[in-house]
Amino acid sequence: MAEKLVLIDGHSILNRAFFGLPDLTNSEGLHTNAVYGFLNIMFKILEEEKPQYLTVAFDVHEPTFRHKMYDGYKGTRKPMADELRQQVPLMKEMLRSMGVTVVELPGYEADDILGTISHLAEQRGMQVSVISGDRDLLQLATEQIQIRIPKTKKTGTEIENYYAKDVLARYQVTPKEFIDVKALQGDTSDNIPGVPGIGEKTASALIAQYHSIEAVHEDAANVKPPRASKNILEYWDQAVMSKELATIILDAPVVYDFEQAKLDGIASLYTDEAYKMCKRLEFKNLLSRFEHADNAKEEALSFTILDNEMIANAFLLNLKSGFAFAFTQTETGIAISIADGEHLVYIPSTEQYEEQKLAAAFADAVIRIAKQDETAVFETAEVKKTLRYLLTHGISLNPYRNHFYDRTIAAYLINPTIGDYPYDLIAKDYLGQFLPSKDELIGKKNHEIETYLCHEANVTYRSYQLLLDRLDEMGMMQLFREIEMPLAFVLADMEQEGILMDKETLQEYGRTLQVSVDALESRIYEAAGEKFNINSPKQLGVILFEKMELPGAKKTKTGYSTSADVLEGLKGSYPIVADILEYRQLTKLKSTYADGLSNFVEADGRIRTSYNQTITATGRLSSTDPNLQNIPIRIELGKQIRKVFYPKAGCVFIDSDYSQIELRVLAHVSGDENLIEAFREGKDIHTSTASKVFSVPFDEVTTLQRRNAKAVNFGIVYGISAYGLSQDLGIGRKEAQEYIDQYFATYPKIKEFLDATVEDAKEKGYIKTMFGRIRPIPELSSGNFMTRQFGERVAMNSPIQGTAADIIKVAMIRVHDRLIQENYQARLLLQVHDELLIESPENEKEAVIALLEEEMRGAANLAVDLVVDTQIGKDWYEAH
DNA sequence: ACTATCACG
DNA sequence: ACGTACGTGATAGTT
Repeated sequence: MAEKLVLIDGHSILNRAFFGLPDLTNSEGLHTNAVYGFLNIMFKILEEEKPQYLTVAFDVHEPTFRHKMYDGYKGTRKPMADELRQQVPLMKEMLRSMGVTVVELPGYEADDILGTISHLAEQRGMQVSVISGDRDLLQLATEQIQIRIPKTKKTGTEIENYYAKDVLARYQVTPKEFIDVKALQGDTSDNIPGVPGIGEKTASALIAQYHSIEAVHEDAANVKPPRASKNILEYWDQAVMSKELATIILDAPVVYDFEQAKLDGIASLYTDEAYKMCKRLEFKNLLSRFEHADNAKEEALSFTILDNEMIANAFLLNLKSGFAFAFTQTETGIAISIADGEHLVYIPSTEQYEEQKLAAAFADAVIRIAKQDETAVFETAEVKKTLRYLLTHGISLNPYRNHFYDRTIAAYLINPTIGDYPYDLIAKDYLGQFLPSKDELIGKKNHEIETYLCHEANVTYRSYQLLLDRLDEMGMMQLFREIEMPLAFVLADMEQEGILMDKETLQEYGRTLQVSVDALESRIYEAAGEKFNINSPKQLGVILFEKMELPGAKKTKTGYSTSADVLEGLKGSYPIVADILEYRQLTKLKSTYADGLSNFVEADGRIRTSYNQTITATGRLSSTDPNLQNIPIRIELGKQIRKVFYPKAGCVFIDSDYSQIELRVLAHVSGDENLIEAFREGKDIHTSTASKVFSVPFDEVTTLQRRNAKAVNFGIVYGISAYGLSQDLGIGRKEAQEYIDQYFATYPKIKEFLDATVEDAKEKGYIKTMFGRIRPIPELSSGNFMTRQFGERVAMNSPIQGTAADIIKVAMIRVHDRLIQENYQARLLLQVHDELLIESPENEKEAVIALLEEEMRGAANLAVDLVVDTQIGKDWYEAH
């Protein structure tokens, strides 16, 4: 078999990739789509062809010689997009890091380099594949030289292949004749004039007949059509020059060393340097290629596995302060890093050394050190995980919580808008180190759980001071130490506690729903005249707005909108719409709540959510698996679900929620006397607002006026916009603006505050809550109007939502601690943003209510009182 | 993996 | 001319 050379037209393929892929950026903000696409095309080709040689050719941008720019993507030339230009040096760096030969030649185009090298290779008896997006290269095709043109399609990359015979078959001219076609036809993008009046069709036909422009010229008298006949004579000089321009040079003075271009298997491209670069550019898909390569890519992290009970125990007994640890629940084991990774230790639990024993020995070590050294700090990746693990073995570290540090919480406070803080990201951002990610280590092929855990521990240890310094600089030390860290312990206890759920009743409820769903389903099919999937917005949209021709069709980018606010307007006139809305409601209740929650009930009859403390941009918590912060309440049928949440024997539920906490925070931070006064009067705030805004006595406020005032109050908190308010109230934008103006006239300092907040945020790039929590708002400096508007609403909302979140967190810690310190059996179970649910023994309830309300009210000292409403019940339905 | 929808505050 | 109310998570359908 002949040896094979793959030649890539660098700019052309980069250009193809750039336009064929959506804009990708890495977290540094570098545009990466073209580089990514290039590598994908290159790897695909290499895997297919397994060549012995590989070379990429680039144009050198020397304007004096450049009669054309990059390969023909579009007929008209625009300057290269900035986002693409930036990627050219990245691409070259990537190729260099892979050891790929890159050829550039001043004064010549990439085409000429490709032509010359492929010609050389052919003379040596090699097979050549030239990869380009440019059809001009088809003139190079021979029996040995194949031109391959990749096309990015929905289904992936498809490649058109041309040997000389394929060119003839497709274009009815030989590769050499292709030059002559172009000489006649011209190419504006390449500044080739051609012959006026001869276009694509005529040019091809003439060359197919005469085989060269010279032959056409000679027989000009007989050439049809007459316009071509005339012009070939008149513009002959121009035609000759065009032919010259269109001809790719085959003997450019390229210095080319075949030995250097040798490719020692595809795996030889997977170098350490290339791996790091893929990591930096965040090419997650490509990284997997590196793992499958035989040669190891990482300096191995060295650590010791202590799987012997005696040795592990001895180690734990000798442990002194100054370590970081990490662990995971599935493959139970603990990784400990001491003294900057010099002593990385992984202790797995085994059949001999059971989890229970390991957990106890580990906790003993922590407690011993904490008692010996009051400055000792235990650095964890995610402390709540560790705490849950220990709690399942009956161990609580609550008394020692001031000794703990949580890397993920620290990173979250520094930038709460990311949502995910894996160790490899922390290592990159704070240590400038590129580590394999968790997925790479525990992927399909690798099962290096120990390595993963040791990286966790090591990164935690080594980034500790850097993160802490950053928190200090940003003024968030107190927030971190006094709120977020203690809260993690509170949340661990709440999660571990869980909440009892009557699974039988819930399932019965589900069966009842199903009966109604079935009935609705057949009625909908009947009205529609056919069966279809009601759950498919696509199918539903077609049925309603095409087949049944309902009015008011609103389009989304995928089809018709069938959302509730569209259907709501139609349900009066079309019974099928009312049925669909009810069907939606019932199936939602069935799938998400009846079926969904049932699956989470554990053996002890309790259901345990997970609180995520590091996900929201504002500082709120979120709840998952299952989400217990969105249990239905607004509609009675859904609210029934709350009856299956019940307290254990001898206990009741005590449920307290803050009344209008966000508006109270707003009154405080704005200092608006009128709003403060309204709260001090203690009357219904929406009615009071209506009374002031519409200048009517309090007792004469109509329900409509109250409803409007309430909507405006919400709007203010969300970062008011006339459009948003008009949508909510179903009124005109102008009218909505009038409401807003009247509102601001009533509460002038609120407007001042909101304006000042936005202004400040624009200047600083972030907002701050009362407790010092920050949220960056990069949207404010966007060039896009809509994005900027969004940034302004966020700037108005976040300090309010965030401060309210801070306040309830303080309350949670205080309530939790008092319940324990004062020896109550009652326990905090749930938090729902402005609401706390406690399970309390009957005989404690009065005291616990008093305690709960006291701590919730006292969590912050505002210009207005924090008012708390409390209810007691035998289930969550009654208690809220 | 993304989109549409809808549950909560 | 533009076209969204703020913050989440789960499910089903589609790609």
